This record gives sequence, structure tokens and C-alpha cells, in this order.
Amino acid sequence: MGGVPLPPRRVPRSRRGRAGARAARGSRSKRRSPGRLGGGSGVGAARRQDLASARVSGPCRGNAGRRTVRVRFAPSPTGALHIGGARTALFNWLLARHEGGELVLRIEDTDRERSTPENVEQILDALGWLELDWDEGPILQTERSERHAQALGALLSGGHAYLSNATAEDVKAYKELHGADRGFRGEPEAGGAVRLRVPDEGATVVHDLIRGETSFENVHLDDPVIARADGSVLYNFAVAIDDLDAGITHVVRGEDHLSNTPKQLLVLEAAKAVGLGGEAALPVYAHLPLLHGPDGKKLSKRHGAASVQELRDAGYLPEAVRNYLALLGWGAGDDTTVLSTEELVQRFDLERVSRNPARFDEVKLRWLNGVHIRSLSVPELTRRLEAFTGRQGLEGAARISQEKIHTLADFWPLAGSLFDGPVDDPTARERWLGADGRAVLADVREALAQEGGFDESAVQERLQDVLQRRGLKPREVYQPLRVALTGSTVSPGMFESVALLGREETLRRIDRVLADA
RNA sequence: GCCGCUAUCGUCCAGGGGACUAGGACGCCGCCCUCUCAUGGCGGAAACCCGGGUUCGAAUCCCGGUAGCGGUACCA
Repeated sequence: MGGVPLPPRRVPRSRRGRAGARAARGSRSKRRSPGRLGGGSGVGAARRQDLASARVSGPCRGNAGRRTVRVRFAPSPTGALHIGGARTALFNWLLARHEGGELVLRIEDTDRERSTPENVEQILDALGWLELDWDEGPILQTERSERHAQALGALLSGGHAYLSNATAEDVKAYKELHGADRGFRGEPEAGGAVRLRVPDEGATVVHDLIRGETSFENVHLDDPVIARADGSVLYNFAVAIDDLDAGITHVVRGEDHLSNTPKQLLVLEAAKAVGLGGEAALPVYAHLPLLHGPDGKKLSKRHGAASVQELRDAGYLPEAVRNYLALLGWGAGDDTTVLSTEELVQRFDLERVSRNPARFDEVKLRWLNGVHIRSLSVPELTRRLEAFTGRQGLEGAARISQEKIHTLADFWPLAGSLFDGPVDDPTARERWLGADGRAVLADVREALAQEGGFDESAVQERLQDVLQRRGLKPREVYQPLRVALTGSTVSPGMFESVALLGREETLRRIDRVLADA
């Protein structure tokens, strides 16, 4: 499975980040040895210890047998990519780029009911927007059905799997008969679905980089169905075979898969036993804590922006989303919260991934997005705003709005009236454009109408003149003017806005207010 | 039911036997800056789930309880 150089990395900028990270890492290769799973080398002990010793004992430079890190992101196209999936994609991407490894994109479309080409497109679109690229794929799982059938046949003839017509009810009945903690074991039949034969003795242990070792007693496991009666394979089988064939070294995915892992490990072991997969070591696992909504419940529509597309439409920057998502379940270790993608790549480390579930907090995302917006150059911010709004010529307004907006979507409500004319806000009019306000406006008009410069400082001088002459508070002058120009009590700075509108348009808008008495 | 994972401010992330009067960030409150809205600066309130045990010493290790979550599909 080497070098089918598939889709070009979608995004040039992420290439940059990658190259940078690679350079920065230099020759100091700190890599955990993958595949210590195989021989059950019994690294035992607690998680930290395990990781530490794994790191120390890891092969040094130039040692034979070390594989480059190969990870995969394997979404199932049963809906739009949600932020949980996006976070999984990001962590895989960060690990691959940090280690100078490879990321495989695989589409797990074996669910014939729910998988659609549209959803595949959505996922690709979401990854594109997030600027997460991959090195191989997308591989459609269903396109590998021949290989799956072959592997399935091997397990069958090797006695690691058998045909069974047992139904879910049969399994339930079996357990009632044998006690609830006794896994289902079927009798081979002439036809039916394919079940994997789980050993009665022993335990299957999952070596997890985040959680340490988790042991599952085989006796508790049911013989899982790995293929339907029609021969089509099921998830836990396809995943195992695909990971094996792809030479995946690290399986990084949501914690909801932890309980599936022993089944996949059993498939993997059976596959190796019948000679599948060559010398490749089995992958190590890293199960990421799940993401929940603000209420601690499963993420859903009612929590606001839950899919990547919704995040984009809400005006978030992809780099801010990457930054925020990285902070869900991971921390840089020194309390740094604002990180560029390059820094993320440099500092990302599976060992620092937390084990607790995290809640998606859009308020913090908004703040972080504001930070990223303010760090953009004006031309770059302008480019983003123009793409987002579909309008052109936004640079001046972008400049004077930059420190006031948190998302791209905040921009138009704030500054749109500078382009499209005042909005209609009766409350604002009544409050600021009464007799007093208009009297002030008349003076303002006179001051602004004078010949001379009209840049921000010139405007400021003229308005301050009015202020002093009439002995008014700043707001008593600026608010009527603001409402006259924008229709609203909220806008970018007054001097900046007036200068941007220009003398002609400013006077026209003031006159319009003065005219309808 | 059974199997498994998890448990520090409202939220996210630190802290992994003594340096903890538990640190940082978001949010919240107050003050300063200020033409609105923001930004920025300063200050404040705010947490180790409960119970045992180990230890001279436990937020940290162990056990139990509780709670949340995941799995238990011819879904993924």
C-alpha cells in the first residue's frame, strides 16, 4: 500500500506547517515504538510509566523494524461531519504531521442503509474547509469487498469463524440460560451469518496510549457476527482487515470504540493466525475522550453549530476551530491556549491527551475566534470577509471593524450600513435624533462641510471643535451622528466611519435626517 | 442486567505522594481606558464526587460506593 499518490493535499498552507514542523523536529526522533502490542510484551504498570518506558525503550535512529507512523481517519458517511469527528480527524492529522508520518483517509461505508455519496462529499468538503489533508485515500471500504471476502474465507476455513443462524433473540436466550455474564457461543451450521469464534479462556487486552491497558475477559464476549448471511462484511471485521492491510500503526479514534477493540483485536489475531497481513505488527490504540454538548449530553442540533459546515456558516475561522478543537482533550502543558496550527503540530503529543470527556463550549470558541481574527493582517481579513459576505471593497471597513468582531458573521451587522445605508431602528432615532440631536447634527454638518482634509484625524479635530463650542459630552455629539449615518447605536469608531464614508456621503446622510423634520 | 471507561472552579486544560493558602484560559463580577460596540489593562468570586485504606504525609496510590458516558445490532 505504498505510494498511490492520491489527492493532492488539499491545502498548501498545511504543507507549510508540516514542513516547518519537520524541520523544527530535527533529528531528535522521539517516537514511541508502535506495535508493542503483538507479543503482549507485558509493559504492565500504570499508564504514565508504560508510556515513559515505551518512549525510552523505543528504537533509536536507524534501527531496523521501525515503521513510520501511519494513522487513519475513518468516518462513516451517515451524516455531516460533526465536531466530534472533526476533532478525531484533527488529532490524527496532528499526530501524523508531528511525527512526519502518514494519514490515510478511509470511508467506512459498509452501512448500506445510511451511507450516501452526498455524505461522503460533505465529509470531504468539511475536511477541505478545516484544511486537514491526507496522504492516501479516500479509500471506500465497500470497494474492498473482494479482499474482505477473501479474508473472511480464510478465517472460515481456518476454523476461526463459523456460519450461524442464531438471532439476537437466540443470543439473549443463551445468556439467560448460562447467566448474564457468559458470552454467546454458537454451533456451526450449514448457512447463515458469519460469527467469529472467541476463545473461552483468557483475556484480550487493549494497549491504549491514553488509557493504559484494558483487559476484556474473553468469556464475557459474545461471538460477534462479522459478516451478514449474504457475505457482506460488518464493521468490526472490515476495520480490522483494513487497518492491517493499510499498515496502520496507531488507531486514534473516539472512546466509543474502546469496547469494540477486543473484537477487532480478535479478528486481527485470527487473521494473523491464517497468515494474513504478513509481518506487520498490530496497531496500538489511542481512544480519545468523547465530546458532549454544553449540557453534558450527546452533541446534537439543539446545541447550535454541531457540524463543521455550521461552524463555517457561523463565521468561524478554520484555524480557530483547529485551535479550539485541539484544546478539547489536549493541552499544551504550559497553559498556553492560543496556538497557531504550526505550534499545534510542533507540540501535539498523544501522551498529553486527557481521559475525561469534554464539553463543546461555543462561547470559548467565539472568544478564541476573535483572537485569531485580530491576528490576521487587514488584507487577509478582508479576503475572508469578502468570501464570507460575497461583497467586494471591504478593506476599509475590515480595518476599522477588526477589533470589534468575534466572527466573520459579526461583520455585516456592524459595518454593513456603511455600504447599504442606514438601517431602520426607531428606538435609536427617538433616543438620539430628537430636537437636541438635530441641533447638534446641524453644527456637525457645518464643521464637516468645511474645506480641507477628511482623514480620521481631520474628522476628529472638527468634531471635537463642535464638542467644545457647545460644551457637550462626547456621546451627545457622536451618538446622534452615529444614528444619522448608520441608523444604529452600534458601529465602528465614529471618526473612522466618517472618514471611510467620505465627506459627500456623510453630508448626504446628515442632510437626509435634517430634511425630514 | 452484563462488560468497560471516566470523575479538579459553571466550562476547558494544568498539577500524578510533601513546593497546593490547588495554577492558567473562557465565562461571570468590579475597577481603569472609552464616542457606541468592542479591544486592552488591573482586581475578585469560583473546584479536588462520597466513604474507607496505605503513608509521617493523599487532589495525587489502592478498594468500595455513587454519578456520567460508551458497548452489549446480520449499525458504524
